[in-house]
Amino acid sequence: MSFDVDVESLRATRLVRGWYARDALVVARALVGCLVVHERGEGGGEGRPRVSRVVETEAYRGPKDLACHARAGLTRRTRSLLGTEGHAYVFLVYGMHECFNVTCAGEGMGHAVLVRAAEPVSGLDPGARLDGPGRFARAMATSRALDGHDLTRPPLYLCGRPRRPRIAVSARVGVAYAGDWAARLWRFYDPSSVHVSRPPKKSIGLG
DNA sequence: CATATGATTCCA
DNA sequence: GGAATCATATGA
Repeated sequence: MSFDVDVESLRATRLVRGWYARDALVVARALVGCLVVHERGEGGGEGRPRVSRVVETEAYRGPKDLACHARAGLTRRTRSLLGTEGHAYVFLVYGMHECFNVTCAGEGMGHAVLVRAAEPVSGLDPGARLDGPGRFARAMATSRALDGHDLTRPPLYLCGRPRRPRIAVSARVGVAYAGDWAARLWRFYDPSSVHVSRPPKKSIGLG
């Protein structure tokens, strides 16, 4: 159904290492509107590339950020999180959902940006839902098998945004345990997109 | 080895 | 509102 994409053109617009070598707050904002390209499916190579446009992100800023997994130091799980910028950090949450993150800042910094939602562009069911970290990772097949993958190389990489989107900010979702850090406005999203995930409602009457 | 707890989603 | 479901971190 969706139009064929020119893989060579996509590859040519890949984001380079230096793009990721910035604070997670900067990368999280810049990532909204960018494309995620996965040239291989779960089968390991069948089908067209899966392409989606990011509409929602969250910044996680290293050991001092109590909502960031880097607070646990270097473990088998946080190995890629604490590695070089521009790599995938994928982990399982709640025993069933995988979360896809992009490492940034620099080696050992523990900065990462969580991709929380995107809209389908190509190679996906036009009606596919990619709102919510679990749905995004499942639809794009960005599983833990890709943890530690270098995002400047195929089969999984990011491309610069075709157009500059509007950006809205809010507190991060699901990190109430992190005390003062939970209140920081480190979630970035395109308010004009219907694909943005909705935070759990803790109160009613918000319209 | 045992156990508490999530960077969530789906159903009632 | 509450269950599903398990890797991870932590402590014994």
